[in-house]
Amino acid sequence: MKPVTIHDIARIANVSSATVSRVLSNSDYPVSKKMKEKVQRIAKELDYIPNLLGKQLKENKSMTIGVIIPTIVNPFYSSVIFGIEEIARQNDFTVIACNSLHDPTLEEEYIRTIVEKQVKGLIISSISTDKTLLKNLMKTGLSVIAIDQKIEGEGISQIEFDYHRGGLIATKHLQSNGHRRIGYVTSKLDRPSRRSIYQGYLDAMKSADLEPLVEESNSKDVYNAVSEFDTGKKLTQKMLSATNPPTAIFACNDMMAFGVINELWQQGIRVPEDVSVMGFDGIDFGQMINPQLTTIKQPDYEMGKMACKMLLDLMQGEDKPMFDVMLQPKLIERGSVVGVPIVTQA
Amino acid sequence: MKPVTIHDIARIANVSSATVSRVLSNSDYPVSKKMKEKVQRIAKELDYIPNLLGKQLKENKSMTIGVIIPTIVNPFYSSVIFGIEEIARQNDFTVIACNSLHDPTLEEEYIRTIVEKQVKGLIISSISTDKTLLKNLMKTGLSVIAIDQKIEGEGISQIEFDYHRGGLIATKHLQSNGHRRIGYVTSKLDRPSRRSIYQGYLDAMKSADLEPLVEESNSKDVYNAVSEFDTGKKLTQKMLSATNPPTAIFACNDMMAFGVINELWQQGIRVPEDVSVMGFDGIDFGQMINPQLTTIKQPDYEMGKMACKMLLDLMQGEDKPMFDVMLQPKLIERGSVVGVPIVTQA
DNA sequence: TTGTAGGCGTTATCAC
DNA sequence: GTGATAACGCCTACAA
Repeated sequence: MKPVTIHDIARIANVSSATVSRVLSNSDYPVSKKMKEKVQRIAKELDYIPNLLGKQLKENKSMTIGVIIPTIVNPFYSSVIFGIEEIARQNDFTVIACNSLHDPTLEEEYIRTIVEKQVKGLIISSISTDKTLLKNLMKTGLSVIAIDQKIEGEGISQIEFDYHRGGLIATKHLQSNGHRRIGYVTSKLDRPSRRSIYQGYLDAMKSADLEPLVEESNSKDVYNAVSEFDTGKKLTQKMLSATNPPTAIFACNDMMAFGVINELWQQGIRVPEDVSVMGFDGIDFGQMINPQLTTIKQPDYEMGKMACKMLLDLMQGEDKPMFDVMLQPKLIERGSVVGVPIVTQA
Repeated sequence: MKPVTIHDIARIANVSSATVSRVLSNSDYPVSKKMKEKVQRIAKELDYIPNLLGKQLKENKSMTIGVIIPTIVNPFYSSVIFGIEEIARQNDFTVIACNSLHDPTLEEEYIRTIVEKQVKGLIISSISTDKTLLKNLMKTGLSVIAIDQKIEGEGISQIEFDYHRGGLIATKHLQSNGHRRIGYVTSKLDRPSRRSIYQGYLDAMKSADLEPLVEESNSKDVYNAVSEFDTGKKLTQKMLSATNPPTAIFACNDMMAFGVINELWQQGIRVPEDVSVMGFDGIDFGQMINPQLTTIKQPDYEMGKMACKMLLDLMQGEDKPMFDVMLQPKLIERGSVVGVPIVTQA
């Protein structure tokens, strides 16, 4: 059964398809009242469903935005998407969500596909180091907002997060609780954001005249929560075998911090009584574990909303002004960090 | 700058647009080798990007599937989507993800939108009780797979999960550990799936001649992890104030179970030594808390993959056979359930 | 092997 | 106020 078109309606109503179009698209073009009612009635009777493809082809826009993130399974990114979708919906846009799985090839494939589908706006947490494709597409009219991953020295509007400052704040918080042997566990330092947190840690340690103690995972990027957790456990084991183990451990993300806590408990080391633990991200689950995780909040949901707002602005504006936003970290104090235990204190 | 079309290429190559189309769409229509190479070369030089809208309008298909779920922020659903997207990608489909936020109006709005965008396949965890819209659309060629929420007595292919059996298995597991006073905490019983788990619990208790002990939240449906957690805490408080509090608590989902555990700890009641806790869902975070959560695994990722496979089959097949799948629950034994403590036994 | 021409469903320009 | 008609970019009979 072929779908009903405006021509079908026109035939039945004995009017031209032009009139039908004017009525059904709520054009401000003048149409007599009775004609309008007639068309609307018939459209309803026939269960008319407009074919947006025709409209979009004509108008060269798709009311769709694309979002490319490493993986939706990471609760940080699902919150981001959630925020994006909320703003998109309010503006009658739908969103195509793509998981790049940390794979540059896949990322590029997705970019191509959505551009072919005439998507004119893209929010991306890019994993690829080669931005030439993106920049070329931008020349042809694609609007892009980069989130979460800083794209260095390019003409792309971005929402950054002050990772360096986050690392700094976290470390200083530990220090202000009297900790001097503070370990840092991190996934592979292959992304600018991770390097920034790390640098923040390093700078805080240096300015307090403390010796850094770092464990870095060398496994390639992964894309599920459990492996982050496992990495946290593994790195903690390594760290504990040091000659002078830390009284506080700072993890590069919350999931890894969960692993740290779990490993400590398993070894009979109490958190936070014996060792304090600090996370990074501020995902909701941090308040569901015991002890609740002290962490640095990265505003995921808000970041999504803001990214989408910026993108829609960008797509509308003729002049397309370039602007960046730097979101600030916020310390969330909960139960996993306390003062350094007396017995081990210097 | 107008985008490059096949006509532009045709003009420059001194061939017809038909030939260009045949080359660039990898048609098996015969084209001479040198013509082919020429066209490909020019297409490349001009950075030609096909406009899928034209093709789709012509062929009346969009290579897109829609997914409607309550909220992507729930890790169960993000895993489902993750599975869906994986299969979709392998088949060159992209997915439009929509959060219905437990709002039937929004759900309907999304259904309309994607159908207008000529999406021919939909995977939905429907919240609406009125399925007439869906059924009407199916008559016009929309393929639908219902997941997670049983749609009673309708002609829609679905992937069900045996919630009743899950509730049964969970309760029996508690019983086989010697527990006789087993409490059940649940969100509002306004969805078939929840009622099924509840019924499983009830049946297991009855067949063991035990008295049910139930706390139901009366708050309306919510859509974030933290409120489930809070509900778990609140209901636990209520349950503990009973004259004869339980030695085991079974929660209708993992997030709520986290709340149960948290509240117990906060009241100085040890888990699992004093009270055992059983969850339901099997999200990854269950293994990251302390003690690790014993739970019923609902295969989220696999459900997504299967749903997408079924959908693609359905969309291809001319005859569109109807078939349902019933996924089976699986007990995951971890640390939050142990035998009933001696002192409170009998 | 290549070209011509019509149509997919819509909107917009121009006549009437 | 209404109706032809020509686009939008692509594919595909059919003709050459």
